[in-house]
Amino acid sequence: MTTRDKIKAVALTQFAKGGYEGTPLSAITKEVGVTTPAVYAFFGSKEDLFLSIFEDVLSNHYHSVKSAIEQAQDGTVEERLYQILRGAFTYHVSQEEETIFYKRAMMFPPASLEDKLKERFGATEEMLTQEIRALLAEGIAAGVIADRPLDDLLDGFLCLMDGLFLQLLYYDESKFEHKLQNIWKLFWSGIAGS
Amino acid sequence: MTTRDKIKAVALTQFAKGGYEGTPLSAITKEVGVTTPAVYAFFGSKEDLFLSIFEDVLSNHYHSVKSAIEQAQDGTVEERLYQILRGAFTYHVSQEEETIFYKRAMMFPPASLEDKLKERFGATEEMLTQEIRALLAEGIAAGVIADRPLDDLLDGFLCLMDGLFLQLLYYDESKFEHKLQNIWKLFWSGIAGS
Amino acid sequence: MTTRDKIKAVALTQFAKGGYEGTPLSAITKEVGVTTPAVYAFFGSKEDLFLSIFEDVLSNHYHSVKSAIEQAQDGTVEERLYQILRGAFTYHVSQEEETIFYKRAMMFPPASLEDKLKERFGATEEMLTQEIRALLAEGIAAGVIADRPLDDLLDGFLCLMDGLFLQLLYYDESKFEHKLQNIWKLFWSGIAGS
Amino acid sequence: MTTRDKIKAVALTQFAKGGYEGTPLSAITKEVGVTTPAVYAFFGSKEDLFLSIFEDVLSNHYHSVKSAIEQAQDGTVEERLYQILRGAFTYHVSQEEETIFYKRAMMFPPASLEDKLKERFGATEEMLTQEIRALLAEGIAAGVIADRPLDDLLDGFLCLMDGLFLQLLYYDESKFEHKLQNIWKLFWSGIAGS
DNA sequence: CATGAATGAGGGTTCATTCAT
DNA sequence: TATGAATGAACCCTCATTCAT
Repeated sequence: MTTRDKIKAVALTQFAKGGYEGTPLSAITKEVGVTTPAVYAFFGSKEDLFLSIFEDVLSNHYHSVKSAIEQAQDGTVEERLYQILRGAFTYHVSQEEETIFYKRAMMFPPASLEDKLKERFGATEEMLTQEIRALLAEGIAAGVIADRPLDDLLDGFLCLMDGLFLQLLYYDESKFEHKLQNIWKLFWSGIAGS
Repeated sequence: MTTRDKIKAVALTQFAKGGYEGTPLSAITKEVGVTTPAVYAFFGSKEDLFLSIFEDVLSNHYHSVKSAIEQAQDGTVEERLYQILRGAFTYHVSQEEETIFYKRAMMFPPASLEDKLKERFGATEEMLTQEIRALLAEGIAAGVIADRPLDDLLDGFLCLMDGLFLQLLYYDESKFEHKLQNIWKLFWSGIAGS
Repeated sequence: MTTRDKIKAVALTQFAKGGYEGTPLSAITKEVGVTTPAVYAFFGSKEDLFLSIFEDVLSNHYHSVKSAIEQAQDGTVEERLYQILRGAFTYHVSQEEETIFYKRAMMFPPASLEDKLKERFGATEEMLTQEIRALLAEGIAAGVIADRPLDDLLDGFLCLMDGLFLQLLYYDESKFEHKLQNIWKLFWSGIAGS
Repeated sequence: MTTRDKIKAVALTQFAKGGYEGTPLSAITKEVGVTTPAVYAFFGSKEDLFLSIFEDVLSNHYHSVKSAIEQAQDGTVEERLYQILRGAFTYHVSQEEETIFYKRAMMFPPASLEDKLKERFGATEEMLTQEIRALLAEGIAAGVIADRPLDDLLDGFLCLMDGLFLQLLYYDESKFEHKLQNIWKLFWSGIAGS
């Protein structure tokens, strides 16, 4: 593992835990075992380091969601929606720091990077939204989902995902699988067609 | 409004927006129209200022939830649960900065205050949890809520609340009332007894 | 003498000797007997400190030239021109550091301040130029200065001043009075009318 | 052109413009298209690089003055003095950066190199001084220059040169030829014998 | 000959905090 | 109650320099 990668890995962890402003470069480099100016051999600035990690996380997030969607090509609409949810959270659980980094950056971006970040979030979220919307529409057409306005159903699903994410921050992984299943069941009962 | 109160009001806003580490005292005092050391006439330290605000926010949050619960003494279980939800979000919407401060402090507390904060969150959340649990139990007993494990239903409700909160960060107030109603309908469909 | 003034005084000396880039704030504050951040209680930045001194020097320079001109209201044109020259150099010699600071800033301005400085130089130099031009014209009219193009005479005088200044940097004060007289005599011979 | 020469050429320009302290090696190497450590393949240190350029400039300056003197072997004393002046400025104008580098190093040497530089300046300036002194003496003997103390005449001539140099910094080349002629005429009128 | 990685020293600046007033 | 002056610690970043390759 190169120093560059070590810096990124450690920085990811520390930014996730302490936030951008709460994490001095010195804390990162100390853990890597290198002096602070070494960062500047690889990144133009602290902001650049952050953005570089951000791009990775965004990309990973995007691909993990995408692959979860693709792996859920077969099965009923219910199974596929659940696969998406589960896929997202499998990634979240296995890449806990990335997830926290991602959500923190999204919810409370460092002031100086706010614009740049918000812009980039759009695309990824859009993709996920589209896919879910399509699945929900399919469910309605198939009669397995109640015929409500599509946007309402979508809001519900996104609300579910967000809620689950927040709970991820508080509860540990072990209890999570059960929660996921349970909450999904409740939600599906709510949207299922008669 | 006393200087002390002005400082707290401005600090609330700025801490909510920029976080603890991202908000220098100077930014707060500048907006108040006072020099930085003035803070020390009222608060022992930056941490103290933060904690003082935190206590207020916690207390307001607690009371607003409590009063929402109390105002929902009459009516069906469904109505009362919805009132709780609505009460919480009415407060959230009207006190946007307090809400953000609260959630930010909860999700990403400043490292140096983490322990102190987490401890204090417990009680408030506990109270809310108890109340909801009681209502859900009542619903099951009355047969209006499906007879599932109580904790599962509770998890669902809390997930709903968290999800709604996150969406509050992204969407503006105007669209929110509709979302709230809609999502509640989905959720209630999900938990309602046959 | 206030700390602010001490900082300016020491900075003047050090900027004159070492230039802007060659003079760290720490060198200034060390000599003042204060820590480096103290500078920021009085000046917004190193640039601001430099500019503040610059304004003073410019102003002093301007007024010293002006007062030299005013004090040379009586007498022949030759005497008055010489008074201007002498007045300028009396100031230069008595305020050696200011002079060096001034000329250094003019000849080799710090890159980041170049534009701001050049702009400000204009006015002062203009004033001096106008005055000398008027005197030279008067001399021509009176027949004591040869009837050459005014601009040529002016160029000569300015060249004389610049040359004298440069020599000021190399030679010490004691020899300077004699040089001044001598060079003036040569120059006057050159421009005097037949 | 070898890399070594490119580095020197670019460094000359940048040192002239920004001074020693104001010019990081990185700025030089960037313009050359090479990484910073490449400098150390040819020069022991930044100081060495500066001194190496300095030697070249000093040598060029010396030879250009000398050749100007030699080319002015014939003609009247006036013509020969003017040739020296003109030769110096032809060089100055054609090698603007060298000139600025030279004068800057002379007037405001980097603190750490001050002693070394001042020492080396002596010889070159001495040579020029001697030559001019001889010419002036010849002029006096021939009766074309007024019989004043030789040192006074010399001071006048050197003052003229210095003044012209300073004006070179402010005015562009196009106007300069005329200025040179004009100022020389004034000066010659001043020193010419009756 | 030239680079990429890394460093030690230092530079300008910010910030929380203190203290006399 | 509030300020202006001052500080120590820390922060981001730059720079000259070294060294293995």
